[in-house]
Amino acid sequence: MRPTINDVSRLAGVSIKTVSRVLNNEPRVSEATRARVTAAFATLKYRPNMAARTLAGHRSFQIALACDNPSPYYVYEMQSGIRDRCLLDGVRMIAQPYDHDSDRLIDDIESLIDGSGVDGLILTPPATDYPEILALMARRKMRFVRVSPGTDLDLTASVFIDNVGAATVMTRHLLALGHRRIGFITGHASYATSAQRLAGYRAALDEAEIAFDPVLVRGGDYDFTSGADATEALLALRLPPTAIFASNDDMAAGVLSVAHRRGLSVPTDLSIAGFGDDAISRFVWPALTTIRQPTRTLGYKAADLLLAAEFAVKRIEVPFELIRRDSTGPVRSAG
Amino acid sequence: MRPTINDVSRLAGVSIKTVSRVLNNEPRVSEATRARVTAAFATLKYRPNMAARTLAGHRSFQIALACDNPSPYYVYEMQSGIRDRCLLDGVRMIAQPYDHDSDRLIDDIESLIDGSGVDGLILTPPATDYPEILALMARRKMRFVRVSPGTDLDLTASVFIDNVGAATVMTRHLLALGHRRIGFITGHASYATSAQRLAGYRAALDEAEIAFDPVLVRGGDYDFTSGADATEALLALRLPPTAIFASNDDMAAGVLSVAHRRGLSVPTDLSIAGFGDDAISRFVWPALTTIRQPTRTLGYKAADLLLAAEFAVKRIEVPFELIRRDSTGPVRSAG
DNA sequence: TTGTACGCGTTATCAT
DNA sequence: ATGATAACGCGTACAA
Repeated sequence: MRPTINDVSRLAGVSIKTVSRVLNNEPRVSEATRARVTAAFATLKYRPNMAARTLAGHRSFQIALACDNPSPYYVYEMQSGIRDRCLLDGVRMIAQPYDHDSDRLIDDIESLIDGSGVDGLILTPPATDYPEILALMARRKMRFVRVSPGTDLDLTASVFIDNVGAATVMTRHLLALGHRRIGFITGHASYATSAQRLAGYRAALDEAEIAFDPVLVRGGDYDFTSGADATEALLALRLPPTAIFASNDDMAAGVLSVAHRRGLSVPTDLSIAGFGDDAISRFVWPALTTIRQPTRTLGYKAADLLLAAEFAVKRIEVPFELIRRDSTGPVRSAG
Repeated sequence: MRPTINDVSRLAGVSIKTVSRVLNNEPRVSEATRARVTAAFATLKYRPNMAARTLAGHRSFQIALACDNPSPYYVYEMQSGIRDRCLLDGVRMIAQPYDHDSDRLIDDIESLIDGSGVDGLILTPPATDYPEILALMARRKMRFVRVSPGTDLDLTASVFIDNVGAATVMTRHLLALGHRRIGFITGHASYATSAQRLAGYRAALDEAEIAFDPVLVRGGDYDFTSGADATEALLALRLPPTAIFASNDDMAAGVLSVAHRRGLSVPTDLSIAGFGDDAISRFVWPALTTIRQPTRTLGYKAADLLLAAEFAVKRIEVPFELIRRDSTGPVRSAG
């Protein structure tokens, strides 16, 4: 059988309460007894029973990531970052994928809270901005951190990058290369980041005093196919853009795919800019210029906030990076 | 406070044991009382306390996926498949990434078993073939299912595709297109699938009575970079191949990247064949011919085996699919 | 078919 | 600084 606290206490010659104190790093234990107990832990290869700890202590040593699936890379990197931080505290991460337009979303999250009694929750868009979710968290007095939230920024702990600023920087970069007609593919409407990135695009145009042309903006929904479709439409214009800025890398890959299909060379015929974790663009096409959002870091910092001893409502901004892989501007116009 | 079994029993006018019977779908309960208890569940919005169930009942309603990370797509699809099946039984999946060359691997897995007391484990390569892991499972009498194992095939429950057959089919396909010099990029040496796929390649060559040329085989390790490196080497040959078959899609993407960099058009100058979940190749380049391994299905079936009432040592083979996206053979030789 | 009483391994309360 | 004892919520003998 697995050793219990009882076995440890007998071996160390102390009461079970003292063993529990050592286990939980409580202060009032003499160094001598602490050492004896620690030794007993080791010789017995003692591992605490999580179910018992949870039942008695009202904490589960588990946190959950409630995550929709924009792209496998995003999910993977986010999970990795959170796990890295959890490891430091011996906490377990449980991944709870959700479907953002499921009518059972609230129920699913509530059953997650009750079911595994997680100590905290990390939310990613778009659930970060659903009032019902925020209400649920408040009602259940649940610790949670939001990643890239779009609303009520100061109400809860959150971790994010400056999406507006990043899109501005990218657009400025394209303008500096000489592009004047820059196509823009937006993200899914229910994600706050979509509007933020579009705002950044417009800000850079305004700065440069270039008129905003609505025909150059196409609605996408953060997946490969919508990026490809939007590109077809943009390239079919009488005056097609010389550069296309997609709101995420999945869509940028769609742009690239269409460019290849049409025999356009990149970036000579068409510049393509993406936005995301860089993993995809590096993977797909090393010449794709992109805004690198350090997703793994976002996850790590989110878990860090959640696991901090004194949980505070803090906002943590993580820096982005412009990864330039094109040096030429428009050579000839595409189409 | 959250309702307990006690509250339910009081409302339904029965004992807690009867409530427990209903909760666990035990047979000897009259339909009338079962209905009353079920109604009480609903009105109280009762949700069982998992910690208490685990402590008393010695089962956790959780299974774990111990998974190394060859590619984010693989991990994502595997998780999705398992989760889909878990949902049916109200079981929770916990994802445990591991590092296949960590010396703490055994400890990590053992602490997973003790720590969250999972009811079962799903293993992916290469941990599937580590004798120490198999010994650990036996010692702890742990239910587990292996995905794509390479050794001791009949000893444990497992789920897999016919890797040899799939590689044979792909190679036959390339031969039928007219290719005679087909480069092959192997997977990481510690994965059993690597050897299996190479065997399939050789089998098809033998069939066609084409001499096996060792110079056309390059060692990769299932990631993008190694695929690109191997391709550089292959294309630098005095007689370069007209087609390259990479043992997985991540490496095939590397091949593609080099082809683009060199201005080769695909598949006219170079045919590229991949092997994997098709998600990557569809994503990267719609013209990439690939063997589709239904990773999601593998995960689903693995969980299915694990959660079955009577756990049996079964082997389940899942069909693969050849997805052709090239119709032309070698037009001119690359290089 | 239903109920009683005890135990699971840990934390919390209140002593000393 | 340490210890005795009562919870925590549910499953399981065993009894009825």
